Amino acid sequence: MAPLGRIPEATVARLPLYLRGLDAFSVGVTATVSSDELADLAGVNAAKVRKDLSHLGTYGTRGVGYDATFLRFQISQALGVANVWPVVVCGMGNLGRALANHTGFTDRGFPVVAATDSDPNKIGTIVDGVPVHAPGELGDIVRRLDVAIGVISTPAEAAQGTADALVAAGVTSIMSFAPTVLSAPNEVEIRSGDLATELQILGFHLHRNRIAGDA
Amino acid sequence: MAPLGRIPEATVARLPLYLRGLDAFSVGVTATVSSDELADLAGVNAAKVRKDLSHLGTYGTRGVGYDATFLRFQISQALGVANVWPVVVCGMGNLGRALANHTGFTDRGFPVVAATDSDPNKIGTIVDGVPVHAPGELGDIVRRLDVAIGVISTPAEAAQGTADALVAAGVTSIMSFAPTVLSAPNEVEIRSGDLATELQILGFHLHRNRIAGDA
DNA sequence: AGTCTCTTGTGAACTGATGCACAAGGTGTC
DNA sequence: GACACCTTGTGCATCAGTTCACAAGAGACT
Repeated sequence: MAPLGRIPEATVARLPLYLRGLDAFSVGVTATVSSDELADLAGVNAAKVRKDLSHLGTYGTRGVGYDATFLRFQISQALGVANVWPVVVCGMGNLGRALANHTGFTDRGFPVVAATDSDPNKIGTIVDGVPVHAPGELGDIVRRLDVAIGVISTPAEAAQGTADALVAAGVTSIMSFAPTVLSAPNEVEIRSGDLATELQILGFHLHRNRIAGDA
Repeated sequence: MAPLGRIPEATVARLPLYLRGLDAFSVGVTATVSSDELADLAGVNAAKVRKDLSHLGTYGTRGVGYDATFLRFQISQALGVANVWPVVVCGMGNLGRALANHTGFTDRGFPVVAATDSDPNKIGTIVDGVPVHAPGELGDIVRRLDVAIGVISTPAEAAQGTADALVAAGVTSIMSFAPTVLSAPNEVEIRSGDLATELQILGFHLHRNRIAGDA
């Protein structure tokens, strides 16, 4: 019923999965997709799919399912996929280089337009098509290239300073891989993806199971 | 009160942050840390810190705080940090190479002991100290090197097959960066970290704010 | 000892998310 | 048109997680 009411955060996090599922589905012959099928494709259950989609004001047809093409359009609309959000990668170490060269970003509307690094040997070079600048130029880069998202892949020590520079330049969306907590004004959206932390969570369950198994 | 009761998943996900915070804190002069300080270090609020720690059966001293050293020991204990969990990286593309070479893994008890890739030119080589094998050898590798965690950084098409091979070899913990849903038996713990999905969530908020701003 | 100050540990209210189960509303067939 | 069948949309119960707020306990100072 709600054409564009507030969409719960948990739903937002699943929308990209549905979109991904629909892309994999388009090979199918039928033009409609049921909540059950979509649930399989996204790895969730059907009730959740239906409730999520209801938040978009999306309507399927009872007894039939959802029009796959239209549904994809609706979700794309909600996610703002039509927009292209230029990205700057800060810190061109191992991870930074991989991210700058990650085709998945560009493919989904997040072109990496520039990078920064503090290493003088890297500054001024072009890595995989991405020009590397000095950290001090961050403000200029953001304004000149209309950067919307900053990715932080610096060492932990440099992360907060980098975040500050991004915020000062007007960036309001940051994805950080640095193993540290970043502080920023409330209106800045920060997502943290520290990889070692993820493994530690896996490690917890391994540890627990091992104890249980030995007991 | 619960010395080793069931720890809520949300709490488990924060334990690594507390540990990280304590490491940054050890520079401090005082040997005790209050829930307030720890909250700052981990980027959460103090009430959450106290409730989380209560699940560990950890006790601080009222009026004083927590003994930093002992607290670190307790959290390490709960997370099983003392264990070393060998990791295999499947798919040595840009991302895979970065992961295999990621010092943050080894530093925290997750040494990358082997990798696989389907490219014949890579098989048999050693990249940054990590030997690259054919995907078919995965079972052998896991058994021989006692691998506990599989990291999937293959293209989406190869991800499910890789996951199947890992499961067949006895791996019960998988971290996947492939943009696809993986199916596996219930007892296998899968964490998904598709990077483009993360950016799309940021994109949603950017999109929403832009609409709000224009309105 | 008594009092003051500080910080923990936790009961209880609240918020958000999940999942069930079923009525409502379509399609197709006879 | 009526009936059988299917899948959506959603009210409701449930569950997990968060936050509040405060009593209880520990140290410090006189």
